[in-house]
Amino acid sequence: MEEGMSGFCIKASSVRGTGTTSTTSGTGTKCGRWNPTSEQVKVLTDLFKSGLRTPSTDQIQKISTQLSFYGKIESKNVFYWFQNHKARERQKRRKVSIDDHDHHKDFVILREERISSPKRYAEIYHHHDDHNDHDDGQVLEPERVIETLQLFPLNSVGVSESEKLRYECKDTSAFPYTFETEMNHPPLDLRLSFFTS
Amino acid sequence: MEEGMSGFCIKASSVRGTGTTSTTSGTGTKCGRWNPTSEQVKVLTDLFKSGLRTPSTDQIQKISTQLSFYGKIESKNVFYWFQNHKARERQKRRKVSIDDHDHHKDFVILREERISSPKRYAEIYHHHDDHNDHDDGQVLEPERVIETLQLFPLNSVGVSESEKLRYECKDTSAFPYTFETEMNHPPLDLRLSFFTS
DNA sequence: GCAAATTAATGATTTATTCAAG
DNA sequence: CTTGAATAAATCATTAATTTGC
Repeated sequence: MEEGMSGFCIKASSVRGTGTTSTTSGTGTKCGRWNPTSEQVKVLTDLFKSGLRTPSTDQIQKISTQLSFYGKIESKNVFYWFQNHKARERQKRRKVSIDDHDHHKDFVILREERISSPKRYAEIYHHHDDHNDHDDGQVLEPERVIETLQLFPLNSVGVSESEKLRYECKDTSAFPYTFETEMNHPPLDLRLSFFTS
Repeated sequence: MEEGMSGFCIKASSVRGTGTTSTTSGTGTKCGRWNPTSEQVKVLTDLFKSGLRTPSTDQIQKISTQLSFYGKIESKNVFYWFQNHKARERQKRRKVSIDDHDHHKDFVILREERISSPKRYAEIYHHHDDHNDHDDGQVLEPERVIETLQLFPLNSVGVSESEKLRYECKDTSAFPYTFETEMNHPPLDLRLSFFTS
């Protein structure tokens, strides 16, 4: 599978070039990957800052054409650049906002009383209300295993073998809050956690 | 953030009485809205990924019961979570398309082994025949120049012709990085350089 | 100063989702 | 329920920075 790049470097736009290409190394037009000039990066960044995130074909074409003025470039490079930049910006943002860890605890106070359901919810589900306010852990009425399976059909448990092992461990302990550093994987195997029977 | 959140916390306040001040701001954060733990979100997300969209009453009941193991939760929270998540996923998709001025994607990435050409993307021009059957008058872009403006809305256009001359010089010299300590403004005026047609 | 070795950035691919037609 | 379009996430791979020893 991991075949090494069939030589598509051949296509390497020899058109532009004259060994100009990029950057210091002097290694001229390597068939390798695009190496943007600072002007190109500047323009792309400006466009991104202006709100452009996933340019259309036409836009890519135009951008590419314009940027070719500053050096070798292909439209796919523009395409990829926006993909990567968008993804990595988001990623960066995500990392920053990972500190929000103090949920719960505060509001765990005394709001156990049943709140009259909002209209819509009540309309649809007036038949039953929440009775799961008991936080004493095991409270599950044995019902029908089958439904549980329906409910968590596939990998919803997102647990690999290792997780299952962890589940075994957690089995006895009352509270598995021993979760790892982050949100590694909640120790929860819903497939059979219901019915102790 | 905005989070419309009908203020059903008010109803709850009738019982709680702990300074139900309901947090002036209207955000109602303090009034005790559900604040899911990462484990809860994980499970819900997994369920969603597994294909669950609108859980039935029973399912909600069970999910809620399970998730109460990780923290405070009510069945209505589960109900709303699914509703919101579904809606926002859809919304997100829509928004991305529109927000990016992303009218029509003729841009596809040919992947896999199918294509003889190297594994990269290829452009496909749908060549949509302009049905100008805009029933509501303003369908979309009047193409042409306007699109260019859309494309470079802000300051990315702040350039003069002189810069272009500079490019000429660069042609021979390895790199014109010399100018402008950093990259003050890339010599580029995209506004009208495009459409020769 | 300079290169080999190592690390950090980032370009390019692959994989897994999502919604929506059919 | 299946499939197509279009990502976004995750991953791979290569180039640039940098460190290090000489």
